[in-house]
Amino acid sequence: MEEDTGALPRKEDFSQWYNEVLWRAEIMDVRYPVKGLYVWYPHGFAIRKRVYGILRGLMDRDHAETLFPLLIPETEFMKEAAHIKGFEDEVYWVTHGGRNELDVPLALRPTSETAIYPMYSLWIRSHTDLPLKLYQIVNTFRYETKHTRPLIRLREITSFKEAHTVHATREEAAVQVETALGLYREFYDRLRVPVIISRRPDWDKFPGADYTMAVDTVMPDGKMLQIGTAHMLGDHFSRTYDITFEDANGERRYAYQTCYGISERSIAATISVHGDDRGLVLPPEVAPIAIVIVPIIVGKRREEVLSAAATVEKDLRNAGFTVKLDDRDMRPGAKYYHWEMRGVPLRVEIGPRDIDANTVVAVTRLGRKITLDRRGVVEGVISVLAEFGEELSQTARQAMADRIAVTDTLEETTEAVKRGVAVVHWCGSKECAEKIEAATDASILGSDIRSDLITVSAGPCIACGGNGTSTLVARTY
RNA sequence: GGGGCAGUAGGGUAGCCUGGUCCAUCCUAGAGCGUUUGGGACGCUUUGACGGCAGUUCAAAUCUGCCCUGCCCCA
Repeated sequence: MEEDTGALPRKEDFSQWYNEVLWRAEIMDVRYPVKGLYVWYPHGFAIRKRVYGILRGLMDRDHAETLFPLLIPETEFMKEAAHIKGFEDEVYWVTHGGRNELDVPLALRPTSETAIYPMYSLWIRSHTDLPLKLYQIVNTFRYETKHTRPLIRLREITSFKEAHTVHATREEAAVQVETALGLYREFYDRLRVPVIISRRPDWDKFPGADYTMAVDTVMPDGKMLQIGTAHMLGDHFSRTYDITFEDANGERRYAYQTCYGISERSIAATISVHGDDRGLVLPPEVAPIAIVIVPIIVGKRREEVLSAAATVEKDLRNAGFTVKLDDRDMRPGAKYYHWEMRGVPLRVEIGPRDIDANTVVAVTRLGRKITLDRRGVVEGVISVLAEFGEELSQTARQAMADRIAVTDTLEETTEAVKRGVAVVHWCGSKECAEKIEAATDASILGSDIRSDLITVSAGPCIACGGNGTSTLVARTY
């Protein structure tokens, strides 16, 4: 694949930077000739594979993976009124098989509730079948009318992890929502992406849900990106799809449900939060190549350097790292830029001077340079990478903290949302929300905030002065 | 949803206003050969493009219309 030289657009020009880095770091090719559909390059896909490997690992603790069909008959799709209303304008319909019009049009799933729940109705008979916790990782389709963006707003979401659980009681379902949030927090910890959790306002909840909890992160331009949601469905869907069970007393009861999802926005967040003017910066856990070895070849000592590099490669590979020995016929500097663009966490250099001194030079993607003893390379690298991961977390967390502002007036809030998230007091009324959103040109994201960077308190609503509680206001993607 | 701007080799561009000078400029990339190599090397050879469809015209990258795609701003 092609390689451009020269600098990226600065990360301050986030939009440009983002488009360019996706291309230059070989994440996605946006040239596919259908709006809103993009192609994963092998390198991007390798990152996806690792990110979703982490997610699978977390889900597999007490969920089972499954797979439902892409096509949903109109008759099932149209059953739940609120749900339809939320999605009807963005559903793709399959209306023909060959040249024949279908009797029942088939929807390409925009999400899978209406595919899964009719089957749940068949599967669930007794309280001993509960709780049921399944998930799948699939593509979904939404006919987005707004501006599409790779990994962020897609017409084909290629990597939707959706979990659907069924419980005997509302309380148990509510606990499951919290469990899901815990898993998502852990997931984003592993990606070194700081998050803020909050409860979406009623008008912004998932169509058909009692309430929606959302996981957001702050992007480099100060806008919030929703990167996970967990919905309490109550018994709305179980009543529609007749998901009932016989309880211990022999009575038939409606089940309570939750669903929660994460998409490739998780990868957009990882790229955006950590990346810099030189390209991607990947946490070691998701980097397709954790370490690149660059031999410094000078004149006659070529063979000697290459063989030393190969030995270091073997040692690191045996220690379990994914290692790449870059022995291409290029100048070392060109290779540094190449691998920095692709986010490789650690570069190991070995040249004649190192051979003489029995050392190697290790440089992290954040620019820390350490000289390691040849015999202790593996131990050295393990500790350098661990510190690197920690540093990523800390840097990202600080960057988020810097973009959070507590504000008391509409004017302050208007200023604050230009560069990040405002935390205000809001009384919860729709009228005040509209006033706040209009005045600040931003959105109410939610209250019931969970973040160790934000202290929740009570106070006068910034719109009406009535009793309010801490609420997030920000511009959003 | 509304408005604006744009589409020329794999990527970025010049040319468009004022049609012919363009079998299309330059940078980069790809292929080949040689000299090089502790932060984007150099020389030579070579490959490769006017988004699509209609229209105007003796003549269209250039003008007009529609479509597709992308970017920016507003709701």
